[in-house]
Amino acid sequence: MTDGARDTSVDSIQRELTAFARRARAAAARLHPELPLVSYTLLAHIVDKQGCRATDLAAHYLLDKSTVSRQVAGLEKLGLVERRPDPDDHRVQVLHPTEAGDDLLASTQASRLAAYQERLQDWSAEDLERFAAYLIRYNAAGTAGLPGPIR
Amino acid sequence: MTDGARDTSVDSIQRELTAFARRARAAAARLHPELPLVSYTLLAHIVDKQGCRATDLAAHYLLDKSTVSRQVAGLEKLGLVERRPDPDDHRVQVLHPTEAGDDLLASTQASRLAAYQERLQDWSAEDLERFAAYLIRYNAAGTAGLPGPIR
DNA sequence: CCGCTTTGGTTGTACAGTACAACGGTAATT
DNA sequence: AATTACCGTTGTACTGTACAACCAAAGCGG
Repeated sequence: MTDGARDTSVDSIQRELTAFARRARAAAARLHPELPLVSYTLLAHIVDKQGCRATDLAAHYLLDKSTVSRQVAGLEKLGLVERRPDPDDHRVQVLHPTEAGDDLLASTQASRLAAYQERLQDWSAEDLERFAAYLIRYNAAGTAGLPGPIR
Repeated sequence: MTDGARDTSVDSIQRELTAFARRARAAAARLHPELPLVSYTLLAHIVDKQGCRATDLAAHYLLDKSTVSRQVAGLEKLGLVERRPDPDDHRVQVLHPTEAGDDLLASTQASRLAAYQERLQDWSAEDLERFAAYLIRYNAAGTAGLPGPIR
């Protein structure tokens, strides 16, 4: 393969990922008006990594800690997560889903998964596996070397 | 491969694409503070499809026409696009990039591409090609069957 | 030709998500 | 003990977005 073909692939990846990002919010909003994309993502992380801290969320999603603070406050107000004081370090809040949070996430994930299943129904299992692996690899590369503040 | 493995792949795809969407804006903002993701996307479309109309943009990106109206107004104020009246249909605005818009997009695309090149430098050409093909295939499936308004 | 419907776009308004800055409280280090 | 580093909250401002109401221009049926 030539270098030009390599450039073409990278360009396509760039374009398609951008297009996806552009549409993701609208699609998520249509799929789950009751739980916005961001809240959904954070809740999923909290359920997955129970006992995580707000700082972890900020680092993982490239969000400012103030944003996380407000988002988590919102989830708490909705009764979906609990913020517990950490007895070992009084600065830290340990985050846990409530039962309602677990339930809501489960149903949300189920319908999201169903939507993806439908969209991907024509794909072979091998293609799905490889596509998943590529995405994981791509995203894993992105957590290192974070640049500084935007402005 | 079992059905369970298939589900796992779909679940990973869902998770990773969501994570990507979550980070895209922040990454774009860091890469190009002067041209936000949305403006960039719309400008790229206008350059690509010269003479397109605001309605086309709204349909393609699942945006409300008011959003497009304001975004395009912003691009015009920045001197990056022109809105020309259509002599055949006086309701329509025909959109064209200015020279400055062309130039800015070119340099923006160049540095975006460079960022992706760096991120993907360890990938083989074959992997890049396949990843690109998967993304194109995935996105192509998504343009059909748009649901109604959010609220 | 004249009202009715459709279509393209703008403006008013409201809200979510986000960032940065400044701060208060706690822990770690020196 | 003093200083530094870290975690989180609050104040403030801005962008992107949606929906609704509106205007103006086309298109259409009588």
